Amino acid sequence: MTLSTAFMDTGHDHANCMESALDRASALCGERGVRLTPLRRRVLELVWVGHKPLGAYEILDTLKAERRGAAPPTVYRALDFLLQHGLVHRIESLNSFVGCPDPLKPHGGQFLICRSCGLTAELNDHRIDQAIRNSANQAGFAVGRPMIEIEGLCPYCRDAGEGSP
Amino acid sequence: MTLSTAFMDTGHDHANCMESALDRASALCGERGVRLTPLRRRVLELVWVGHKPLGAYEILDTLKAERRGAAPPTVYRALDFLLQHGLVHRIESLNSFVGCPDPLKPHGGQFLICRSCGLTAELNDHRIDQAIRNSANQAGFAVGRPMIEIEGLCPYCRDAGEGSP
DNA sequence: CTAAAAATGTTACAATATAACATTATAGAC
DNA sequence: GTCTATAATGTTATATTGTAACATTTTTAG
Repeated sequence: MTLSTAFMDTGHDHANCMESALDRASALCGERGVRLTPLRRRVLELVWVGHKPLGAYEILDTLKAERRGAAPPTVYRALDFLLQHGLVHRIESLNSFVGCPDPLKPHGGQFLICRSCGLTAELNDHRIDQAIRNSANQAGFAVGRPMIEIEGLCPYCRDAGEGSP
Repeated sequence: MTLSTAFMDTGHDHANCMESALDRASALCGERGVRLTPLRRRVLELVWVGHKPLGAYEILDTLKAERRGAAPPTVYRALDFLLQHGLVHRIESLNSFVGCPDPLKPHGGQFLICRSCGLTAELNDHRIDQAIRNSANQAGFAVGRPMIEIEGLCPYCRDAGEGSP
């Protein structure tokens, strides 16, 4: 089977991946007339350090080493801003945050989350969305924001036999 | 449009609904040789008081009035048991718990959650599940437990114009 | 330059969840 | 029935996650 681009190749150029995410964020904020301040940019950078969701207090630990007086509101306010502008997603099942590779169109997230290594990929499959809307409509429900978090094994851990050793 | 059975009719016989849920739970525990103790049964009952997710500390508040020395572990342990046996689901986006109407076959939940009144319905639409598995397979991901929580408006609140007054 | 607004700093605390160990209740062996 | 191992619950303390409220600083707009 051919892998889609959902999961990053293990050896992908992450420096470039991260830089382009920050550039997109910068452009988006410019267009919207909102400010990607150094703090917000730094928090976004930290979230993009890996393709793995990061907890607010993990981010805080790093910030504390860099800024005097970083405290929970410091990071939660930055995250609120980034969430509002679709630059990060919150992973509800992990109380964690992950960078959004495509912040332009607002969307509830479809996430594949590896239970072994934490690697997380964001899908945006219209067929899933459509299946959900069909089913919700049948129930008379007006869909707002669908959230999909699928726990399982990423291609690398699956092939390594993780999860059933 | 005809409503499916996903959302309870406003006037449904909830006493019966709840009683049958408890009976199913009792039978299931009997078959599995595990004990639905008075405490566990009571917690399940509380979760079934409505078709709305309930927080652990809301349950605890009620328990405290009934048992001397009820504490967080009291309710979390009961909930762990109920979760393990599929008798309740955890709603990740609300840090809350809701009774499962069909505990026999294990399944990740598909939930429609009303942002206005909290009413929650559990779907189990094979087409949604299939769409997810197709997409995940394409990404080389081994699906474990899919979790779907869809925020929106239930039929009653939607018709009442809630959410856009 | 100055006033208003936005962002951040700071302190305190709320809400959710778990660890660790003591005690009580239950089931099964005998 | 009694004893013992196991399961369940009680109890205390604490960890983790997230917010409220107000002070200060920075930025923008006039």
